[in-house]
Amino acid sequence: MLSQSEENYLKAIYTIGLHTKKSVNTNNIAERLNTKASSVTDMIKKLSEKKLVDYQKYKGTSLTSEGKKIAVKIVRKHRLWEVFLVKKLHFNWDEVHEIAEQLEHIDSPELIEKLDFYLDHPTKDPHGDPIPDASGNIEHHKNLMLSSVEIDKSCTVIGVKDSSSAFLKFLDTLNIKLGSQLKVISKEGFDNSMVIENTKNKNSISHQISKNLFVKII
Amino acid sequence: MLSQSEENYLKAIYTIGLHTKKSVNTNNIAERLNTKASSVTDMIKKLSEKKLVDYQKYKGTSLTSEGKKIAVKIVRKHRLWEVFLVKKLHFNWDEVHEIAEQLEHIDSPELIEKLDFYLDHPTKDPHGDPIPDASGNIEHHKNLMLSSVEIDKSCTVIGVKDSSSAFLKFLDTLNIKLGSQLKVISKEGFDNSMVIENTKNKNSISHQISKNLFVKII
DNA sequence: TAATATTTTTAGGCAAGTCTAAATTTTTGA
DNA sequence: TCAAAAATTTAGACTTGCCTAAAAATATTA
Repeated sequence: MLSQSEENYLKAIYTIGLHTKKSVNTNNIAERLNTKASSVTDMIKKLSEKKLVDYQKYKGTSLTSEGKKIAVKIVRKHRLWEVFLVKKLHFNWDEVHEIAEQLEHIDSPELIEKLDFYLDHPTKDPHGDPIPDASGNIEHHKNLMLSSVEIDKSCTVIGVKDSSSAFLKFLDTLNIKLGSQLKVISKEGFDNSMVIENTKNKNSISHQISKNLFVKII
Repeated sequence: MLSQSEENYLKAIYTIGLHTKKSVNTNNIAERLNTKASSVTDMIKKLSEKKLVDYQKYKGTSLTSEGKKIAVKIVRKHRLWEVFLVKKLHFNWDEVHEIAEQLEHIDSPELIEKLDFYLDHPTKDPHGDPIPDASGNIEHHKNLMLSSVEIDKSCTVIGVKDSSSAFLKFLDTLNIKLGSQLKVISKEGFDNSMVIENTKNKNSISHQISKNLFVKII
């Protein structure tokens, strides 16, 4: 059994690793976990002894296949719980992350499989992120940002890159949710803002926003 | 915020205290928490400093009203989660205790109130134990044991005293569940076993069993 | 490429929660 | 009542996970 702390490190290494390809830096982990680099070094040594990460001094870290397996399980648990919280308990999508951070450490494989069944085997969490299946397979695909969509093209919102509560709440005020169909009306070269048409409204949205929305061209 | 360990101590003191009236012994707590008396002393001192228990060296412990409030909240969480596991995820009643032991430490008041609503404000957990309401009120009532029921009287099973997996599984094999209507056919003075009539069958059950079943005379 | 800046690791320490062994207090029963 | 037994506490130690400060390695850039 791993401690919550160990699990958090594995998840952090996994998540950072998704975007970087190369091995993961000590400082990046420290920043993500709100801790200090020296603490990270300590923990990495421990995980290395347990054969969950590959580690060479000063050279960064990466997950072993065993470590990755565990990390993916935690991601699966986190996202299934988020679905539960939104779909069944009717939390808003900006309220579930912190609670799922706790729930993801509950240790009971039967619980997770029953939850998965109860939720009808969801494949996406409330922010559009893919949910690994029971074997640990996960689809990574969404990659087109709204900011890259050409003028006059229409698209569907399929995910958010930033899932901070502040960002999600702001999307709520714009009435943008997963599945929203947006048409790009114009783009402003100066600040990269764009005007988009939602159901009925037109809104100007900043680059900050548009580069955090994953879309699929219709 | 209290640690899981602190919460476990409060819950243990609460639970033991329900049956004893007097203050709670160090050894009792140690036994219930599978720890050593010296560890208990350490923790009690800490809880005492936090004004969650009243403590005098060598004289035992009891919860302050603040400590009791917290303990009852944990009990509420534990039992609501058990209802969720049985009613929604279809766990058997002997499988939920350990998982609820983990879930009871999840810290989110909104989560618990939404869960309570989702479950339709249950008042009993799957073992017949009362669930404290949101204000911390809890009904203590069940106290008649099957072993005390007279011959020829009928009763309804309303709770189990021992909710170990082994006991519950054994009840399953006897087809005894909450709500089962039992009639006492005979009693054997020698070993205090009794013959009872369930729906269709008659079974001889030991004193061990009958003194762990809470019933209500019909 | 050599000095500087950045990153990472090491060394030493701290708090929480646990343990064993020994000391102390309370309880029991002859 | 008073000695033995039982319960409880104290003392000292260990592990986990974190920290700060200093040292070491690596990366940057003039």
